[in-house]
Amino acid sequence: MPVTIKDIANYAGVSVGTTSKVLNNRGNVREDLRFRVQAVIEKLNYRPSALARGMKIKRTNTIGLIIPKIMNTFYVKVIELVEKEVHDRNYTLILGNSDEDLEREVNCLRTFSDMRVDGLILASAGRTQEGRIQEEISAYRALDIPIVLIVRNLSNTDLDTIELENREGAYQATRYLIENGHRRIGMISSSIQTSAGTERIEGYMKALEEFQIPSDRELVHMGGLTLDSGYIITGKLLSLPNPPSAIFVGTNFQLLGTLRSLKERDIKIPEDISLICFDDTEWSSFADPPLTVIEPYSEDLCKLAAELLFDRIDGMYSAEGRHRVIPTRLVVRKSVNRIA
Amino acid sequence: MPVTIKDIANYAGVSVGTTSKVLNNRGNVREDLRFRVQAVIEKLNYRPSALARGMKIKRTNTIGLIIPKIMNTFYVKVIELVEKEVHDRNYTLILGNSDEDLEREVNCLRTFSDMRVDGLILASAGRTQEGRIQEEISAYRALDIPIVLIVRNLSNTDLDTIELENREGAYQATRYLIENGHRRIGMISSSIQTSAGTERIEGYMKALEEFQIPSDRELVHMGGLTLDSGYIITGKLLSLPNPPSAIFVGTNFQLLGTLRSLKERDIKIPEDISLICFDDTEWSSFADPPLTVIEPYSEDLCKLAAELLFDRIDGMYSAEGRHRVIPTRLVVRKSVNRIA
DNA sequence: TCAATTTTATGAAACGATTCATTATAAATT
DNA sequence: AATTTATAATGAATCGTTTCATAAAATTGA
Repeated sequence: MPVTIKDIANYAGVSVGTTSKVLNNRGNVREDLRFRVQAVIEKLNYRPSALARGMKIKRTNTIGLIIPKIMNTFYVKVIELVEKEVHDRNYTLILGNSDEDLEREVNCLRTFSDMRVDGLILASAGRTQEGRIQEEISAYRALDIPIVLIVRNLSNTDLDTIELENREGAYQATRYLIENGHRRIGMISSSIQTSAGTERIEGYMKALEEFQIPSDRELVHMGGLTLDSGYIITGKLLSLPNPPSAIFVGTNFQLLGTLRSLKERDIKIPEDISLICFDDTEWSSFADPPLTVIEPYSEDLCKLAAELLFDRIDGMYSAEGRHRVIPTRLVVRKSVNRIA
Repeated sequence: MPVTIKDIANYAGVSVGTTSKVLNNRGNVREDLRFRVQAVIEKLNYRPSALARGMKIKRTNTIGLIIPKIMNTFYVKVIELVEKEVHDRNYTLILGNSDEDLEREVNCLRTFSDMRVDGLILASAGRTQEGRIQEEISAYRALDIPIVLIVRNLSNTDLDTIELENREGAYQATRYLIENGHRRIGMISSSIQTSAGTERIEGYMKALEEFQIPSDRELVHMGGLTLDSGYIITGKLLSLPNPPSAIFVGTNFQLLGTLRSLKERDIKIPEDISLICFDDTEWSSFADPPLTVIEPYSEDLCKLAAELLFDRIDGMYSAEGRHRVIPTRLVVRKSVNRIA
């Protein structure tokens, strides 16, 4: 029997209407009454129910964020940055982690729509069974809840979408390796990630073509977004009769596997092999050696996501889906060697 | 004008009461009606409002989790593990990140109580101005929302509390160093963290005493939970006339600073200095060399937190606060050298 | 002082679900 | 066939807010 607005009203000897005005700092309430009501609120430790309130005003001041893997440092950064944006606008962030699992993602989507979040930022777990996700997206449309897709796009052209400059980033990485004399460059990419995996391979290919380096299919591999996948693929690359002098790892999760594989074989970076990775992580600068990486501008990503979303929430924009691309930059550290 | 239960009822030609029964799979509704209602639900993409529902049944099936820093890998693990526990019980996790800021923590606490979470797991940002937090905690009591305090206790003996075995863990670490021949051991600890900082120092002292090694105040430092603090303190330790042969770093955030400082001075681990750290992190096994650490059993921590919390939510327990301690274990890798 | 005007306070309706007492229908028993 | 019993469906009350039309009180102007 928690205390309600009625209790406050009774206790302070005013009507609930007046109490509500005090709560919301809406005008037209006598100073002494306002004061009295506020005192009672303090005294009884009253907290207005966001449920009742949200139901009446049809806004909950909450934003949902669904990410595919919380153990991935990239998404941790996304969480932090999005939270900041959301918080600055006086909204509360509700987080969902699908752990790369479609069922769990659908589950999050349902829960969030049930909770009537005012908007959703979604980094989807995949497109394999897009149907399920699309169904949920329809529900959001029916409820008039705007969605911004980030990082992993769903080929929904009607939704606001922000992706990373995967092709260009991979091109930068590969080009940098080539410019440092590398000709045989291993590429480890991902298959789960909606389009990012293939886009990164495309960028890699583009650089090779540009420098007229024949591409060797044995050097290009796709795998799951896991440490193991990185480990296994690296092993394959290293045991090639003519192994690569450099490896471009497409994701930070696979990178861990690559590092493990190299360490086990006592292969030194960059002396024995050069390494470059997509995604910056907190510790890539602490690794030994510090890693040269392609870093996406996560901050811009999150800021933009919030802008697009709140534009819609605030009714500033309601036309067709906007599509934005976030650039990446090459951060040169010490994991790439210049070779003959 | 999203579709409501009334719309479903009208459309299906039944009463809202019946519709509600269908929604909740409660008995006593004819097969054909149930089917008809379900069809309409599908067709109209109906999602029952958790707000209205929660308001009526006084349960929201949500659990709040507040952590002090999401960039800290330890807490990322906590998030993941707690989420799993919560999810398994058919609840939704709502995450708050106080970023070690008391105001933001208070803010999270308010928001969560407003939302009427069914329970709260709190790793508090500090005790400096405990008053503010205590006020909020009173509100939770008034609302009958159970709280479990983890990692950072607030000297609230009436709340369920789970802490890490800080003293014993630090003792293990120090003892291990001593057994490897180290006599001058630097200690970097934290001051912000409620009691953990001093407890870890106590464990360090205990080990020194046990081996009758005189403690040198110059070797023991407390600092903020930041990279910079680790960096600065390490610098101080290294420029001592008689620098330590080993350093015990109390937190993984400070560790990054220590690593940076060592790298800058080209001091090799473990050849030139031995290192051991409290907190395991995903990458400590990938560092060069892999780091010997004191690892808290985070899994047990989170499982237990969920158990204590749901015990109360389910009304299985309602007596005085329970206090549990989670053990730590020494994970030997390669950052400690045996010296003469 | 009184009417006109402005300011402030009130209470009922609404939001969208659940619940429960009641009524309607179907099944079972004699 | 009539009565009892079991099963289904209904609709009004309720949860805790906000809002708004209305009423009461205070203020103003003559």
